[in-house]
Amino acid sequence: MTQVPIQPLPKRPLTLRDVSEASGVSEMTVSRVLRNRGDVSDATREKVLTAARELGYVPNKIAGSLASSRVNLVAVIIPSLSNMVFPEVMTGISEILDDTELQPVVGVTHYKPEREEAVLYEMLSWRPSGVIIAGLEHTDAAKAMLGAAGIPIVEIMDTDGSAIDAAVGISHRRAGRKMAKAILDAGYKKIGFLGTKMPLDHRARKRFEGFTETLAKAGLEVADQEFYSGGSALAKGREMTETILARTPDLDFLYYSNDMIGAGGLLHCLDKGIDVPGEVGLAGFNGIEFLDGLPRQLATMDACRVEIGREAARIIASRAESPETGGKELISLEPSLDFGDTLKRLKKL
Amino acid sequence: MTQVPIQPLPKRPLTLRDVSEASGVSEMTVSRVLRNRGDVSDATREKVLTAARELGYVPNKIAGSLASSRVNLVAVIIPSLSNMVFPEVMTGISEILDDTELQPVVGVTHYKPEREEAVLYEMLSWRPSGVIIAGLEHTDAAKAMLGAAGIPIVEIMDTDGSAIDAAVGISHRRAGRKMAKAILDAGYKKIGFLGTKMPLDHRARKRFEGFTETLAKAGLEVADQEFYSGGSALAKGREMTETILARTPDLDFLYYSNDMIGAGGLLHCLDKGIDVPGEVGLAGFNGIEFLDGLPRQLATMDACRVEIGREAARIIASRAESPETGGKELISLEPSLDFGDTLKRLKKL
DNA sequence: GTGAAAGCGCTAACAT
DNA sequence: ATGTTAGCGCTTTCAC
Repeated sequence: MTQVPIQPLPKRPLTLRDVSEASGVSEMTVSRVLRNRGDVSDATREKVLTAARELGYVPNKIAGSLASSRVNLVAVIIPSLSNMVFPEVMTGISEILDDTELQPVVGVTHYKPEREEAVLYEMLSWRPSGVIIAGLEHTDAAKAMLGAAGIPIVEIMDTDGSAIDAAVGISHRRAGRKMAKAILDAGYKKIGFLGTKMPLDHRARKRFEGFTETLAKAGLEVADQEFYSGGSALAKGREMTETILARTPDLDFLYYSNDMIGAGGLLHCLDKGIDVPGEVGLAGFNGIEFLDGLPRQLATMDACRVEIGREAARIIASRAESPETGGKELISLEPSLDFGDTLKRLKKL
Repeated sequence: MTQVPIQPLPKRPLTLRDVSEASGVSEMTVSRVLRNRGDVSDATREKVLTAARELGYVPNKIAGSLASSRVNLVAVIIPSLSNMVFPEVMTGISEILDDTELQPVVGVTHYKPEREEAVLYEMLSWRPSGVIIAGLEHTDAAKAMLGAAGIPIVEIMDTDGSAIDAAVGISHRRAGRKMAKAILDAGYKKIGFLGTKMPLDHRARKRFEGFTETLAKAGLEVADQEFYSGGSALAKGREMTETILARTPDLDFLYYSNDMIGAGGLLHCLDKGIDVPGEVGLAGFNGIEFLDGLPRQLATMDACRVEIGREAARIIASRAESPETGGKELISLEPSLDFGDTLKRLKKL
């Protein structure tokens, strides 16, 4: 039995005063009722609620926030929505914030530092209760804004570098090293790398650095590489795999910078009747759930996305409750390696 | 040469007054400079800009919006982010809004009417310049709020029903009919349907209704159906396909309510050596780009997602510029059928 | 070209 | 349990 407003299309937006007049209760008490604050008699409460519902009153948070200097918004700044990684981080964030007064507000940077700076400026101008922002690399101006904002800042996804305030993520260098070690342990020797042509994806870069570093310690280097940008990742993965194998036919392992192109590579190999993981081993990065269901399970490394979102939100929420609590948390999660069906488990001795 | 604030961690957030005092210019003029309004001498402008930069001042939009009663936010309310459909709609929206002062703010409902109502209420309380909301089905309270908000409202994705204000989308009933016609024209007779167990996904429901309606006109009905919820869509698509074909082995066509489960079905059929589209034809819905690269191209229907986002944003933007312009736009886009490799083209003649 | 005064719609802090 | 008074940090409006 939802009440429909009696006023059809009010020219002037309704204010507390309108509810006050309609109910014959002071603005202050109306405000109290609407926020469940302080003691209000049941009779008064009823009157107010009824009036508000009949008018179709929606409180004005702009005015409320200005008066109380409290804003229940958490700015979440991420590079992309189409990556599937970030929606998962959002899932973790929402999961935690849903139990609080706080609300996430998303801004997207498209991996561009200048966009990040602009989005951050815009969001900070709404005086949010906290900021969750992807990565540790920001322009000087962005760092300055974050440092001066006077609110909790959590940098997520990455822990290789120094945080402004708190940070939650994995070490992508370590993830790269770990994967390299698993590949070497399995006895692969001639390793190709396939990734995105994105100098500004610092996390992919760090994984690559960790990867080559461990290979170098074993006296190896990446035997060939191939990059792409844009387009359907699955299709690109196929193409790139075909290209790199044509150019360097004796590669025995292909390391992909994400699971989607890895899956494309896997499909290509299966098409061509290549023995995976015997003739060529494959691995990606991210553990994306919807790839379950492919003919084989791609070896991958879980980036702990949902958990990162949860932890970041927890930090913001707890600081919002007790401002002086906890300083400079730094949570580094351990990415787990999934061998799937495309990476041999043979120990090197 | 980005300037870094001189004050390291100000306890009290900076205000216009701080900039005013630091620059020796009145608050009013500082405000003018920061908003590029009115005539200000170059000398004054320089002074102000320098002071603002050195302090690291970020304007307070809460106060600004309250004073000007203008908010450059557009509320975008969608059921899910993990669907890949909605990120694409967002792409279209951002594309248009990037050229304006307007900023999208996303709220997610998880297909729950009560969440939609809550999210809408929350968003309206920020007095946005417009609302873009998925679907035509809302609770009475939500409809009342939308009707009374006094701002442009664009309902997107669906045109089967009546809009509150403006609407942009496709007719899902028509899409279902169109697909059914193509399947019948190709000569398939024993048709199975596979979809989500989601009574609240009205668009999937309408497609199904249109689909069965056209089958009925040809004296046919859906021979078997199978539903799922949760989990990896690709894997679920495989499972469901196996199940339905085991139960009803003589099905000659499988219509999936989305491309992801359709792709799973395709992979299953290829695995089992089923001749597609000879023995069994397959079709999905949505034309999701990243499925390019599968062994075969799944027949599908494009839901015009990016274009829907663009049109919706255009309506909001144009109304924001000239409030009294254009009433009740209703844009119905035509979904295009892609036969791919899994639906025969044979005309029944 | 610049400034002073008066709110925007709420809520904190006191009354009562 | 309810009402009154002052702002919150800006922008609008009107002076100069």
